Amino acid sequence: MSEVESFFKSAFSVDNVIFGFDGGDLKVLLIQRGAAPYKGKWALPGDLVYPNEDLDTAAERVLEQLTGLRGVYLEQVKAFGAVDRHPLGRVITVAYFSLIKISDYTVTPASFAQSAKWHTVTKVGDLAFDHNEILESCLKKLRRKVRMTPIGFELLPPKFTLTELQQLYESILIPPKSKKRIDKRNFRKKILSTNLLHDLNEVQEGVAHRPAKLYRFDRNKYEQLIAEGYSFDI
Amino acid sequence: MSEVESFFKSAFSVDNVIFGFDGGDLKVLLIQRGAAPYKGKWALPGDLVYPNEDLDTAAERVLEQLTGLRGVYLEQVKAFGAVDRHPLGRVITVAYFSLIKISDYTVTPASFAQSAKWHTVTKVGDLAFDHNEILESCLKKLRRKVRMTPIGFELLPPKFTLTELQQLYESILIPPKSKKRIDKRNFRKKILSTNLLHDLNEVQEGVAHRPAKLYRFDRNKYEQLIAEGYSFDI
DNA sequence: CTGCTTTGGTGTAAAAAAAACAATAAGCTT
DNA sequence: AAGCTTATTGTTTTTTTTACACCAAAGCAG
Repeated sequence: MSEVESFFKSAFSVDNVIFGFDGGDLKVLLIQRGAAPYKGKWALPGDLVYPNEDLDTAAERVLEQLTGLRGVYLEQVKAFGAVDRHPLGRVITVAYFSLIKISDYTVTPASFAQSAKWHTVTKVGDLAFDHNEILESCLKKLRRKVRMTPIGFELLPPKFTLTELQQLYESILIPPKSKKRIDKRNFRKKILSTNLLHDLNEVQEGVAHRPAKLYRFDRNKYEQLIAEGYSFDI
Repeated sequence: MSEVESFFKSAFSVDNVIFGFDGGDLKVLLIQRGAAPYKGKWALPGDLVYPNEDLDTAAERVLEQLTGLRGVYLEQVKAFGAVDRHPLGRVITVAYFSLIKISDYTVTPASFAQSAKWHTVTKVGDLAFDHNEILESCLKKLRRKVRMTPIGFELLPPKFTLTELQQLYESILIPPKSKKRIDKRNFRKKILSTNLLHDLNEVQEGVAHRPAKLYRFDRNKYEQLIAEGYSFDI
């Protein structure tokens, strides 16, 4: 094999860290590998990139094949390219994370034979390949990004309460061991002062306590503010 | 050609955005392409990744071949993988940026035939491939990172004045058209309050005005503070 | 229907951080 | 010695962040 040929004995893949939020913890959707290498281990959903496929498109495809969802929030994080990261050959992978509303996910569509399951991010065990490292990178990027742009709402249903929103931020931002929480009054003051939440004049139903008001994220307002030089910060 | 084979008719490269600072503007080191495609155009230095080479190692190698420098600040930004980004085939590239002290760079070592030249980042013209997009991404990451970690010092000589440091921050952070500058007193107050600058008790020599005091970045102090939970922010 | 339990909702004061702002100092040049 | 250029230094005002506690509204148990 010539040296030039050997440059092409390699492949690239994408791996997708799919985040969800169940009201309590931040979750990540993992699949259990059905074949070697790492058979039986939990892993990030991913696939080789087709020859005529953009990286972003490949990541969207992986997401859609697993969840049936399209048009969700998806962002590249970085490439992982250690020589020995894949036992069967040289495979560079590009990591993405996506944010979905966990209720939109209907368990295990036929297209994927592997069993997929939500795992609490703080409790995923030992994953296949370098997927623990990839997950860690994606989490770090999510933590940074969720404070600088209003992407947290991608994880919530269209109508939500301020308490749900706060729990979402806490599940992402508060280190597992820390027992500190975000101050309720300060959080509400800050988030409402952005004027990005639309009060729906509705309340929760069927809860065994005072029902909370429901809000909606006002995307149009956000686009408009952005155009005026606004920058989200929470 | 089987479908499996076609997955391997592809290659990966690294491209390196090498930043420097000359006391006035933020600069980027570009090479003029000597061969097709884009012959004669300015481009980011880069190369295919060797089969047994980690991505990071490839980026270090590109940097060293061009500048002779090792052990400088280097950071991956992201992968660029549009199908048509390379006219000769499917090449995914991983972008890095590095920060070097411009005075350490001795022009065009023999190893690189191409002519290399520093360009003011705000005045690079139309680059080869998708290199304008890559440069833009790296700049964005540099702008974010330079405020969160003390990497600016990588661009300065070991001894520097506070005015030089301020000009560095301005060259990176102030948008080209904006005429606002950073407030001198506030900048000095803030940077000195970190206690990361060591006053060398020396002053500039041979300047036709009041000489400024020289400082050194105290890396040990920084490591120590980091261990205590400190986080840089300017 | 009464009271208990649970979570929702609200304002103010103190502290800290950021922003605005101008006069004197020190070296060199002429 | 006067003039030019850049260096150095503090205070006040404004804004942002933090800390903190009580009443409200619903379902539930008795």
